[in-house]
Amino acid sequence: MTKYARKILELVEASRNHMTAEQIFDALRETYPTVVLATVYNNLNRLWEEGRIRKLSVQGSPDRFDRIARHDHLVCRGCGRLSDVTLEDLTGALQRQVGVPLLGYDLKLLYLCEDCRRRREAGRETEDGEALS
Amino acid sequence: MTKYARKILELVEASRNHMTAEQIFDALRETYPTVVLATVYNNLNRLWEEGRIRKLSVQGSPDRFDRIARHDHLVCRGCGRLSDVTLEDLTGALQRQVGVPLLGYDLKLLYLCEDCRRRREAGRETEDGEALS
DNA sequence: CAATATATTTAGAATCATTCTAAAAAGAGG
DNA sequence: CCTCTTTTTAGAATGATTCTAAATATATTG
Repeated sequence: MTKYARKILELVEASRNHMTAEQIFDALRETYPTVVLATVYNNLNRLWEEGRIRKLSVQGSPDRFDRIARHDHLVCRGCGRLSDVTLEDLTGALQRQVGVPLLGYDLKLLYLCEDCRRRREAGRETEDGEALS
Repeated sequence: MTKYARKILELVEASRNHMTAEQIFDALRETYPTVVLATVYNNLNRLWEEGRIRKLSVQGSPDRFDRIARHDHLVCRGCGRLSDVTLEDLTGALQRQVGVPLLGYDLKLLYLCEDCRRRREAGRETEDGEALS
């Protein structure tokens, strides 16, 4: 593990913010001001291949990186907002159902956040009482 | 619903292949030879916003589109291969745990496909018996 | 039907996250 | 030190997706 890999892993594990490569780059520069974005990508990819970090694809934003520690995600279908939830571990149950050894799983719960729900309500009232055919 | 939206929805629902926008474009051109890629993206996005299709981010390939009908995915961590599995519906259980109304969820099971497992074994034997520190 | 408003399509340029390339630097092991 | 392997670097290239503005099509309503 190089100093960059180590520090990047630390940053990802410490943050609860699902950072993009760019954000990690900025954070990393506070310690290593001369580092380059490509190095961040290199290391993120390596760490990801080794299964030491997760990569999250969020609609309309660059990939985000997350600690591996078991937790799940709540994703707003309106605005894409992403938050953590920790639900019971399903690995056993899932493994039993599929019958192959699992490395893990990735669970996203889709919902509408407060803001988006309100916005949607507002919309309905203003526009009209459209039948939801 | 325009003719394009309708046909694209049909294609996505009929296919079990997690098609990319490009593949959908090709399929659509058999019926409407003059349609343009941007239209495919427009419609896919619209359908997705309306919750009529799913969008899957697969590592190292463009986004893929999938029917909404409940089923989950098995993703190979080695090569990215994606396949369908249908597991029991977790919506109720998850909803109870998080306490907000869910629109649905997206579950990816991570594993190593046969090919990748074999490849990995082969690698180990050839290279050396590296301790997995 | 005509006339206006709204939504969709089109062509092509633009964006921008990510990967690639080849060369330089750093590290590992003898 | 010397050789071999890995990582970093700078910058160009890629490629999926979005954007823009104009053209069409569809819907609405007087």
